[in-house]
Amino acid sequence: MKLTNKGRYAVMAMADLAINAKDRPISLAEISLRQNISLAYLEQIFLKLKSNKLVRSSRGAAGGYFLEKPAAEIKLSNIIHAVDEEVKTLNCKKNSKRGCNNKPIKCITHDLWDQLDQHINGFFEKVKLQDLTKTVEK
Amino acid sequence: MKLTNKGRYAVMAMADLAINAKDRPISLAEISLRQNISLAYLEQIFLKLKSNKLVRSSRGAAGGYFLEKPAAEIKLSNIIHAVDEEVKTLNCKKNSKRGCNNKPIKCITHDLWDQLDQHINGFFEKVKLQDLTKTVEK
DNA sequence: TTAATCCTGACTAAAATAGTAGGAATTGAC
DNA sequence: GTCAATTCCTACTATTTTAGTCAGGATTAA
Repeated sequence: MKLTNKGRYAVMAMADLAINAKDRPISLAEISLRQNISLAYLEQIFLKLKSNKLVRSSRGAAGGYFLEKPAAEIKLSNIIHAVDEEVKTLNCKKNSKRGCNNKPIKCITHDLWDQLDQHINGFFEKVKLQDLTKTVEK
Repeated sequence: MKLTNKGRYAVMAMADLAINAKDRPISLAEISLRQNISLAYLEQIFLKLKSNKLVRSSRGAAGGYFLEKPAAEIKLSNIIHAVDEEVKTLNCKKNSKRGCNNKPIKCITHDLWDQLDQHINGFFEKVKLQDLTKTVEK
């Protein structure tokens, strides 16, 4: 399963934007300070957030980032997906034939892990970025 | 988050036991064949399952393993916990003071990740080993 | 013009995962 | 009583992933 610091940092940074980027772009340096994440690492993360159209950038001096959409419209799953590529626990060796582990039938836990995936993804589908800003308002 | 092949293998092996270890102990060699997991790796896994009192062993020739308790009484969380130690996504750097990342307050996503942990653990709490054997009866 | 900032790819250290290897202890089967 | 099957146990190792760092280029507001 992929659910690491990078994904968590991405959510933190996006929440930071949601709270602070009201009328001016927020620089990564600011976020780095506030959230205690290295600047260079943030740059990597925002590259992916941008290519997934979750943030909009303004280059040059006094530049920074905005959210591309209202916080109410951004699902956490969008963010996680953008930086971690997938939230999948299932790790059966896939073959040409349907089935796992070179066997013609699905392994015992195949469906279980599928369900878990849905369970976790469902969680991130339900929560919006805005939900995070409510309790931690600036 | 810790939710890897080892945990999945453990669940698979336990399900295999639940299905097959009715009146005789099942050797790891058998499970290895059926579930396509290396014998040496299974040994490692069963060491932990045993010390967590999830299986009972019978040594010597024609030996093997039984479930320690009825499949209906074994929660998947017990199994995962036994081999993976924890199902926790939360990765805030903890300090003496409550709070994350050397800050006096909790990081924005702290509660969120806590909730996710509960969400996932809840899933494994609900499902019993027996539930797995129903659809995949021998 | 220059300083701040984003943009990009390549590199790296540390940790975790997914095993392997080798042998010792036990005991049922013959 | 021997032997073969099996559990038990510890240590080692290759691979992959994570969590960054680094170096430099491109853009633009002040």
